[in-house]
This record gives sequence, structure tokens and C-alpha cells, in this order.
Amino acid sequence: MRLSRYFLPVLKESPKEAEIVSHKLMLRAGMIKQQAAGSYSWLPLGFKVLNKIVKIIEEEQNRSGAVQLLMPTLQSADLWRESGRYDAYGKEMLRIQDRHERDLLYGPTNEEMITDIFRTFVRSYKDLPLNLYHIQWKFRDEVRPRFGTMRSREFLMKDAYSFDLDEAGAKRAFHRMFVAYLRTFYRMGLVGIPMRADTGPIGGDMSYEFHVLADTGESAVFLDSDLLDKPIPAVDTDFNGDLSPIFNDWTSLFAATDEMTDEATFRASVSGNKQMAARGIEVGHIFYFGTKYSEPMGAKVTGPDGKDVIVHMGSYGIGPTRLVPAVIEASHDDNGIIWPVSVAPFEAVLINLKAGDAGTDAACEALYAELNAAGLDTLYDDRDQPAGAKFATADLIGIPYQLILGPRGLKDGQAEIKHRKTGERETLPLGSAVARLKGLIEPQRRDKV
RNA sequence: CGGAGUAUAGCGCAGCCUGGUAGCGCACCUGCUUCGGGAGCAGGGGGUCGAGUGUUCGAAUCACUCUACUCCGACCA
Repeated sequence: MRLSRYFLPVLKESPKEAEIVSHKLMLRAGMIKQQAAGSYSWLPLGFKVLNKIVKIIEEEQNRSGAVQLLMPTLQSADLWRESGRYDAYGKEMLRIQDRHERDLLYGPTNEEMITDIFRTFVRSYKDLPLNLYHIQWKFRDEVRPRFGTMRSREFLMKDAYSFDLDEAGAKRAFHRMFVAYLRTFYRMGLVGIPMRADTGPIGGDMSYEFHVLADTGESAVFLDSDLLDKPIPAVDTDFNGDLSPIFNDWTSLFAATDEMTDEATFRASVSGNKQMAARGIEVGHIFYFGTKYSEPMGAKVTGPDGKDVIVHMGSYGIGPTRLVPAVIEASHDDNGIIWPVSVAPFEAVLINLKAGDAGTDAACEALYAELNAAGLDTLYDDRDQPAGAKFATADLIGIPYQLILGPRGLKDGQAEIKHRKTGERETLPLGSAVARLKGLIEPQRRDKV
């Protein structure tokens, strides 16, 4: 993409509405524009990151055996009356009437609707286990939206719903999602720590929130620091096999939010040098809720013995529009964002230090073509701007690698690569620049690990 | 929903206390010069001062009402 033809409205100063660093940087980098409280337009750069995150989620959901579909944003109130939640849900739920004065709502979640789909089509235990998911916009009329897209009213959510014959089956489904989530966050360059969460009236140990550690996290969390070094289940993990060893390994170490524990318990449970009190951003939540919806809504299958069985369900959420700021909170410096390669809007930025100079232009054009041919997603800064402005923009929008080309190096046939994360610079012959970048970038895509 | 604030050009701000026909920086447009860390000089465009009502000869400025947005708290992917 040529920057001169792109739409990248970067700001030198951050709008005063922004309080936390990710919000400021998303505004300054031209990723989002607020349209109302808790409602945002996603500008091209932000949308590109959001889509990369969504793609990773889809790949890992599919790998785990979940099947994607898409449900509407507007739902009939009748469905929610069946589960009893139409009255139980508070003012967070946006209620609407259509022209016939029928009650509708903008879905804050989809348990009722997916249960309706299930009961319509699934009749036999032979069709289980089943896990259906979608990635759709939700609306929750939060009393106080804040922190940009971290806590917005309209937000994108991946929600998966598992259906099993009994609790044992539901547990296996739960483990599959648990492992998928570990992989999903890892692939985004994050460490998503599973933490015991409130199970509500169901009880048991099948409710985990995944948190990304960040100073600006909304929850106080306590964990065993060994969790940060645990190996992530590999790409060839058998999702049809027994995943309980992985689950048991991860959950054997202490990790909980302040809602689930207190500091004294934490101090007593974890050895001193491994105690880690931090703050976390909740980026995912998986939980088992049994027959809470299947019972009242009549979601059942015929079992092996010919008798009807109410199915056991679980639901599994991830917030992509929250993950974008979460990545930024976890990875930035004074100059701007530092994207992990796997979610970066562009993998490299080619900086032409003297646009308009025939020699530099020609060399950049050649390199740009070479970068594209090598399959590297590249932004080419071909604008007629001072060098400093280009460096500042490149740093701000956080592209992992800058390939810098100017008359000075060019006369010796040299290009320069700057690593955004470390600030390291290397000078190398023009002819080897693309191969070098490819070698740096490909392993960091994390698409084969 | 309780408490506290803010609203003046695309963004960041001054002006308001002590009413007198709106200003600065950045951004934008034109020209020239620059060109390895947010360029320099010259010229230029852009604002019913959030909305409404009132006080006054006169309101960005004073009063009242409303709206939007932000922050703190309780709630949540």
C-alpha cells in the first residue's frame, strides 16, 4: 500500500477524551474515531488490525473443531421471554420496537438464539458433540463506557456455544476451548493467563477468565509467575484426544482475580519469589452453564437408550475489539505502538527519505515490488515529507520493521533496517534487504507454531 | 445511576472573573527554498464561540434550561 493513496489520519496531539495509552495511541494512529459514547468507527489501519485478530480467532476456533455461522444482531424478545432473561436482563439490554410495535432487542449475547437453532435441527446424540460459534457485533448499554474500544457499548465478540450429552462431554468441550484460547492469545503475541472465575449458580471449576497483564487492566489479579513461562500447546495438538493434562497443568498454579480471592490467600498459596500481583485486562471468558437455557427452551436430543436428554451447554467469549487495545497496552513505548508481527497492520514500512529524487524513487519502487513479490505486507511511505515526519509516523503506527532508503546510503548501494521493538538498526546491501526482512518476519507470524 | 468536570476552526488551547463585533500553535491551501528524527520564509482559507431562553444599547463573556462528552464510584466480553 502506498501511503500517498491510503487513508491514515494521524494526529500529532492526542484528543483530550482519551485517558489510557491504548486509547490515545489508537486515536493518534488514525485507527478509530469516536461517533458517540462507546461507539466507534474503525478507520482503515484499525480495521486491518481488527481483521487480523479475527482471522487468528477463526483459525484457532476451527482447529479446535468449532463450526462458524452467523446470527443476526437484532433478536426477537420472544426468544428471551422463553429463557426468562427478557425481564431479568437490566437496562444494559437495548430494547427496540419495530413498526408493528413488536419487541426486539439488539443482542448483548446469543445463548437463546443458538439454543433455538440447535433445538430446531439437532435430534440425536450422534450429532454431538457440537460447538457453534460466530463473530458478531453486540451491544450492551453500559452505564459508563470508557477507555476507547476497551469498554465500548457496541463491540465485536466471538461467542462459541457447545452442546453435549452430559457434564463429562461438556468438560471435554470446555478443555478444547481452553486449549484453543491459550493458542489464540499466544498467536497474537500475548500471554493470556487463565484465571478462576465466578461460576455463578452452576458451581464447579468450569469458569475461567483469560487475562492479559497490563498496568491499566481493570482487574487486580494475583498469579504464580511460573504461568508466564508455561509452554503453549502446539499446532499439532490433537483436539480429539484427552486435553485434561494441559488443563490440569495450567490450572494447577495459582491465578485469580481479586473477585475470586484475597491477597492473604494468595500470599499463603504461592511461594514468595513467585508471587505476582498485577492488573489484568479480561480478553476472554469460558464457562459451563449446564442446562440453564436448554431446559427452559427444550433443547434435547434422543440418547442411545431412546430417551430424550436435555443437552449440557457452555459458552466461550473473546472480545476482538477489546484485544486491539489490549495488545497496545502490552506493547508500546513513548513513540507509539509496537505491533507484534502477527497482528500488525503492515509487516514492514518502506521509507523513501527523499521522495521526488529520481534515483531514490526508482530504488524504492524496485524494492517495493520486491517486497510485494516476497509476500510481505508492506506500507510504502512515498509522501513528500521531511524524513523526521516519516520516522515519527512509522514509529507511531508501530510497524515492526522499517526499511529506510535515502540518497546517503543509496550511493553506496546500502539500505537500512530499523527494528521498531528494539530500536536496533542494521545497514545492508540493497539486494539482500528483502531476504533479510523475510527471514525476520516469517517466523514471527506464528501461523505455523 | 450517584458524585465531579468540560463544551471557542479538523486537533490542542487562550479569551470569560472585570460584556464592546474572536485569537494562538499544529493541521490545511499557494509559491519559493529545504530534505537521515514531526522543516524555513512569505502569502491565504476556515469558527451562527454545544443548543435554547433571558438580562443588556451591546453576550463567547452574566443568568436559567437543555444536550453532548469526559473523569471517579457501582456493573460488565
